[in-house]
Amino acid sequence: MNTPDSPRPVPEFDLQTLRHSTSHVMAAAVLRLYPTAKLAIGPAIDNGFYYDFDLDTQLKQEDLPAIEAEMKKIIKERFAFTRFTLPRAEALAAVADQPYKVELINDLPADAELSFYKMGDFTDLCAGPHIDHTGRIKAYKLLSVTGAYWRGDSNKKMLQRIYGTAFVTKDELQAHLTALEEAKKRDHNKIGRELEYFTTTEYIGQGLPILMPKGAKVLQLLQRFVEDEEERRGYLLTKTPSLAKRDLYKISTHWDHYRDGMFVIGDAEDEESEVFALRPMTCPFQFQVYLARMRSYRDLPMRFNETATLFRNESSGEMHGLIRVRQFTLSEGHIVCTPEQVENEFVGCLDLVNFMLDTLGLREDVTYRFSKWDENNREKYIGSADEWNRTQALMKNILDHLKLDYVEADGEAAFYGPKLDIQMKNVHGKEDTIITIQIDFQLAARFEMEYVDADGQRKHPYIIHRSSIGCYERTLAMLLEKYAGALPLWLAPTQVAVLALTDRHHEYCRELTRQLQAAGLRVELDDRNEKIGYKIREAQVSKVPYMLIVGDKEQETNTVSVRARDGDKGAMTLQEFTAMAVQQIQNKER
RNA sequence: GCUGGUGUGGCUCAGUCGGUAGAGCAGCUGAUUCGUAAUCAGCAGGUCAGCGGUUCGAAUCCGCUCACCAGCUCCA
Repeated sequence: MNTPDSPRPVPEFDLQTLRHSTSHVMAAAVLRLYPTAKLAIGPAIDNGFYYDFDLDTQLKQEDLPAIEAEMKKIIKERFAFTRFTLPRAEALAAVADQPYKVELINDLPADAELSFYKMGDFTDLCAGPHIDHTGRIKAYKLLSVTGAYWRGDSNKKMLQRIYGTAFVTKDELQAHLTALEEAKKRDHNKIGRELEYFTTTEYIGQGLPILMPKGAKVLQLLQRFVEDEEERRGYLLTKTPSLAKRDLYKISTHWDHYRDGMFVIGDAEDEESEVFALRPMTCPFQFQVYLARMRSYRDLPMRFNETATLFRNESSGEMHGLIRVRQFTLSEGHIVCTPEQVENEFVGCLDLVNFMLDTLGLREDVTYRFSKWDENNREKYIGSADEWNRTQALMKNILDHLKLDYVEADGEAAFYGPKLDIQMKNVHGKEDTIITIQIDFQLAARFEMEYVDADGQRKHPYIIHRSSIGCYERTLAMLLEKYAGALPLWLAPTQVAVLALTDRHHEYCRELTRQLQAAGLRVELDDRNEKIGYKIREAQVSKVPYMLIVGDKEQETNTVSVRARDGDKGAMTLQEFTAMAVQQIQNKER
């Protein structure tokens, strides 16, 4: 604790530097305890740091306290961090017994400065910067040990990664650890199951969640909302099959790019027989609608939308709650337009997305990512460098016109074009794409989609692949985490819980419930065996927007006592309550 | 797919050295009718994820499979 006599020193380093230095201290401690350890890399990251090791023994969570204790000794020594550089030959000699460091040096450009940091008897190849001495480290904690591939390449060796975090003060550290615990309580995978939004069974299989009545209700509400809004914005609803012959996927090249990720029906190796595959995306199905007859430039833009169930055979370790699953429902759509219309249509897509995010209350939680191709990894993409550069410039231009705050990411594009990805983090801090808008300059030609332009020439249109609210299951997961299960009134599976204080009030409550339902509200009255609503558990009640309490007082005065999630609203008539609730639902209040 | 962890009634968990399963909550029955979750009494509920092996004997030991969790890789 800080006292007036020992004011908290203003550190001349930032948190990232402190954490990076702490990772060095951890590496030194590991090396003391496991002298044969080979070191990989140990950067600071959001909220902490990690270091990757190649060890003979498998570390366990139980081994972390010993490492922390060893770190404490190093910190007590107040070792200085001193920087020095070496010529390449000497640098290589210095790390001769550290193969991963040798590889790192060999991959650095010939003219790169090779800097090292020495701290006690521990020296590490490192660009820095660092704190002045280990005594600065006051508050740290090792969190977990997991596997991680060397250089993030699944073909390379899996190393052992220790995650940790560090803060300037112990209070800040404790606050962070508490926040991590709190975040876990919002985990959709926990509360979604507890509150019975979804479940899984081993007999149905991995990545195949079962949406229970509450989950199914929310998805239905979202779907109606999306389809209605899209209709207002000029979209044409389609409903296309859930599977197709592989020939379709061969044209789109999905068969080449993602065959392992598709559920194939039939012998995929047999080129003679008829083979089907469940659809992993909607594009070529919806394209068939466009292709049904000759199109004119006067028809464009054509905006197609569909609530599409998709199937992807994700690898076993990749499934996660409702966020990553093998069957999911996407608010999918494709806009076919002329080159001149691309910008307007793209802006319209983003406006729709932002409208959705605003309505759901997620706008402040997302970031925008401009996902580009990787020109060094061309086999992942179709089309020429020229076409890629042109289309990416087109999208960047649109984004800059919009003054959108975005980050650029290489190698994150779809194989047919660049994307604007709307990213959101889950409670574990892991980021996922929840919504995407993509510009495709390739598939129209592959599917021979054309329009007759004003000059009488047949031309290939641009196609915008877009979602408006994303994958319904994933969006539900994010909503559950955002609201800790207490969804906004308009989305709540149960909007009103009616609580009869005694059996005397029970009949009256049934009548109230009937009236509320007639007004379109979703009501729950716990009336099993004529028992009183008292039994509605607090754990559930706290998630329900409104609870109506009815006892003698209310029945005599023809009122209900209204308790909202944020406090008591007092007594009012049922009509007053209903009018208020219906208004709030119409406004989609949060 | 890879690394590690987990898997006991609907839920949360206990089960010592292998001797053949226990609690609370939920459920059901009855009593209670109580102003904002856990009133009282009783009842019922488990092939200890599944399969195979070791053993006289396995929830406990070994192997395989399945599912769940965290991380890595992947994500049209």
